[in-house]
Amino acid sequence: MVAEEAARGLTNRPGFLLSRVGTSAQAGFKTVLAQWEIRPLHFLVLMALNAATGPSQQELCRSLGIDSGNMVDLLDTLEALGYAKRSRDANDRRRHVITLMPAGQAALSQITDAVEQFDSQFLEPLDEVEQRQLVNLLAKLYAATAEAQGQGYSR
Amino acid sequence: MVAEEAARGLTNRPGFLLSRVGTSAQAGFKTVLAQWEIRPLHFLVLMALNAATGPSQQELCRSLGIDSGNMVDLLDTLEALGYAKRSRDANDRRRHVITLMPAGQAALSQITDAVEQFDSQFLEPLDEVEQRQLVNLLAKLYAATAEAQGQGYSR
DNA sequence: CAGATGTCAGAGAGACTGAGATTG
DNA sequence: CCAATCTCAGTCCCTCTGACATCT
Repeated sequence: MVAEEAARGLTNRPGFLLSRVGTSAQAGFKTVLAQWEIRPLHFLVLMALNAATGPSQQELCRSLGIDSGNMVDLLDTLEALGYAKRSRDANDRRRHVITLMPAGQAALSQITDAVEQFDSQFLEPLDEVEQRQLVNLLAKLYAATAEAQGQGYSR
Repeated sequence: MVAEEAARGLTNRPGFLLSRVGTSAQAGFKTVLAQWEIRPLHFLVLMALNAATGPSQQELCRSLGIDSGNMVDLLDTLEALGYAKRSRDANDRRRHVITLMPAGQAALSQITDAVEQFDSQFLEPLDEVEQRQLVNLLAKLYAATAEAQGQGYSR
């Protein structure tokens, strides 16, 4: 293979690598979370609920980049599991304030451990310095894309 | 936010970043490719056809990590566009040998330019050194996962 | 016959769109 | 009336599973 072609090869293509490695990570992620009957996005929402205090659905959608139509179903599941609760905002009755329930808190801590274990296993091919580099680089890209979606993100 | 919590924050989570940035890249990708009436996976197949000579469907599936059921549809599209052609392998009549047609060759070169432009725009938040780092790190992870899926990948 | 290859139907997840109801 | 929030129905892409016909 000529040098010029090698430079254009699949495994040197950031877009290709990003989407492939990303979906691969997500697949493993999914397997880990199946144990708690939730999917990757549910975990994301639980994390966000743990970090923020009483966000509305819109706020959750925006901060996580999740579509609002999708969010309805996610919260339905989390409520059914007793992990979260919707309640009307008294000051603005259009909004639903979402709170993390004790059961959700407890589950989250277990799940986080399992996810961390998976993460470190997935990143095992990289040494510690490389792992930090990767997180750092991805965080930059993530920040940029989140910003590019504008303050008025998903709908 | 306490330091311990910050370390567990969403934007420090490799799995989260990988899947989010990955899907974000794929979305932009998709928009670029829509111009040629193809989707990300079609482009991937075209790239592979350009690199290898006369692969079978199975070989394409394995090297790209695409499900064989999916591949049927992808090749149907590429044939309909006149970009690729299936023909029976005379030596083993179970196999379809896939060849890149001149029209596919021509389209691919245009598309590659557009994709490269998109890639560099997507990676714009990173400087050149960081971009090379990222590609290098992702390539390592990709190689590892491809290997983990074993030589007998998708089915 | 067993095994490989390709085709087909359908499930599931996630991103998205468009139409609504309710509230401010 | 207009805008924001949430809900609901349905589409699209990608992944995967299982069944099947064909060929070695």
